[in-house]
Amino acid sequence: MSVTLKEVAALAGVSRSAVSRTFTEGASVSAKTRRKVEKAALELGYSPNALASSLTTGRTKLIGLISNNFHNPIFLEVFDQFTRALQERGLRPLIVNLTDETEPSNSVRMLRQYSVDAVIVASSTLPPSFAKAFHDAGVPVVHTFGRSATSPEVHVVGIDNVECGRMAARELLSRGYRSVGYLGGPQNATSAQDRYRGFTEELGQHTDIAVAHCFSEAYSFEAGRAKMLDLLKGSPAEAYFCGDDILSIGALSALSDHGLTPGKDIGIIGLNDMEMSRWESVDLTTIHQPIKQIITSSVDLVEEMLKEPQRYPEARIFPCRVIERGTLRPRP
Amino acid sequence: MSVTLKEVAALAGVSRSAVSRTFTEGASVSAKTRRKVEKAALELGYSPNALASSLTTGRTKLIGLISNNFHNPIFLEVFDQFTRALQERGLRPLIVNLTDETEPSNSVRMLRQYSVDAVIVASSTLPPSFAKAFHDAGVPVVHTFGRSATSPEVHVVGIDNVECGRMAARELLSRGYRSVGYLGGPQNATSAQDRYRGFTEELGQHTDIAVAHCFSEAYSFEAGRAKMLDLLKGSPAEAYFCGDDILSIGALSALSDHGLTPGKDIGIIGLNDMEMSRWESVDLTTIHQPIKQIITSSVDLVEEMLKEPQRYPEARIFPCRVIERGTLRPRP
DNA sequence: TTTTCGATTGCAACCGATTGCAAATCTTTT
DNA sequence: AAAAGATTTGCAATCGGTTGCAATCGAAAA
Repeated sequence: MSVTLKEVAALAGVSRSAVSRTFTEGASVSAKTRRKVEKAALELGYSPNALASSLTTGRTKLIGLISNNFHNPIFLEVFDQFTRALQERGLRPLIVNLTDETEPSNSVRMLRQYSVDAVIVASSTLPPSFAKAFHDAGVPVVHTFGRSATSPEVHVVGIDNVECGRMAARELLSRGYRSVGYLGGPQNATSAQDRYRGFTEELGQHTDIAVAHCFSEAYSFEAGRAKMLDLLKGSPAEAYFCGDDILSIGALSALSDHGLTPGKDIGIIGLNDMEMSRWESVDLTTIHQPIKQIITSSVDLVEEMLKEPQRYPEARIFPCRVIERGTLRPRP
Repeated sequence: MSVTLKEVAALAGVSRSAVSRTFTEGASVSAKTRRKVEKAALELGYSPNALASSLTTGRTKLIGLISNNFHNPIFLEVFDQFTRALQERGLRPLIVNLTDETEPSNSVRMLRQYSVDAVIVASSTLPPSFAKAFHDAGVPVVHTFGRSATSPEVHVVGIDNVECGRMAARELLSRGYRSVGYLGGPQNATSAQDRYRGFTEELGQHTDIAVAHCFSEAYSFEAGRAKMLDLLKGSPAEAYFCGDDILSIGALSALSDHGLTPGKDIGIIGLNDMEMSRWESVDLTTIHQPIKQIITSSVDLVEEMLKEPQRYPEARIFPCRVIERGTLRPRP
């Protein structure tokens, strides 16, 4: 079907090595043979078989990109960034959509079968042990949006979720709210746990403030909406820190059902600052997570691990900041 | 680094062929040797190198999944479905994010270098010639969301966009609107063109109805919002058919800026029926596009092409239907 | 017990590349 | 013009598997 090295060599009247060398950076070929080879290659429409060469070089440039987060719109941005960043560096993303049905260990095996050079785990709702499984299998791995404290063996890129919880708490305090709540993501997500911890730790110093909390089923609109509808059945707090913008937007929808105006009747602060939060109709006050920097850095790290596989693991943590919009009441 | 066939053979005390055969479906191996091999493989943690075997078998199970649509939230649903459907069949998605900077021909070359078994082009904003480039290069290709009329050589799966335009027109007529408009996607998208054609053809029979149209810059919230803000500067129509839900949602945001209530002051009907359209705060009347069926069918088709590469091209068209929600006024 | 025949097995070539090494070629230097 | 040194080149082995073919095995048939 496709043209091979051998045919090009035959047409150009040189050895197969010569052809191989003209297509590998920095190999020793004279200008003359290179010209001959390039002419023949062009004529036949040859381009080297990346997989065949991976056999001898041991490099496929394939990077496993694993996530289980296909219901939070922020992840469209995440995939956009990841695929671009990888492509720009000549790496190819091999996607794994980890659903509840798929056995995680299968994906480890599968990615090894395809000899991926490295793996990026993009999720905070997967257990640290998952990323570690790749490390144990000898595959370089970066856990983006992971938690460093419980994954000392693995490279982690993300934010300080505890600090974000604190930041949200301080922001609510500065607005003079007297009773506040945390509406978090799924309880097994490290991000949800850490944000909770920071939030309550910060508020622990203020004994006059009432603090409530709950965890939703997932990082999704529906889950956020359902949880807020629940809360509205009882006596809700004056303001909520939602553990993700999509939860916030679900919560906002619930508020609107009850005829409540966010920022006036009930305060909401989210986390992520996704595109949708900027929409005029949403106008969500939120904590900006620097997605782009996180992803660029993750891919940088992947590249560096390719050069130096035994690299000592590190955590790259990016600071977040509050973006003020319309869903919290003004400072007193 | 990783365990090879040879080592397993050595440990099991059999030939390399025997090992290979125990791992290939339907090969001739006795129960006894199979047992020995499996024991040795387990002990060493062996799993076959998919890429090495692809060299001789000519099959990689890699499927190129190409899109340029990373800003329309519906595509998160699309990627979710595609990746799952492919995984379920043991196929691996190799993603290509086609941005404006990337030369399309590069992606053709790249996917050939990785010997993908087939390619799925998932976009209506790419020219038919793009999908054809793969066909010409001898790579089986399915154009999902493509247009069959101008791509007779290529398999197409999608909807009848002209008919959708008609459907939207009929729906608006049935609500008694006397002046209507089409707010379409980018003019170079075949979907935008076809929807426009159906819409105006249907309305051509009603000379008493005023018809306007425009095309937006992209299938995105911002583009829809910007276009509707423009329209509101002049004298807008009574109702609009927006060529995609995300355009509709952008348009709704513009209406709300002007204090206009959708369904009351101005009617909006979208197309896609994405998750967000069901949100109570959006409540968009729209034409449902059966994404799940389209994608399942696309992947089915891919599988069939793997068996029969020279398969005669076909177009698989799925019917759409109007989903009534709150952004059109009631029938008179 | 020998013959026959189908099932199993191993040999060796091959898939499409890369690469160490020694031979061949081209430049310089003397 | 010959020797020394620097480049290029091709041979052949290798990467991790698959597979056609001939040899071997085992069990049923004679």
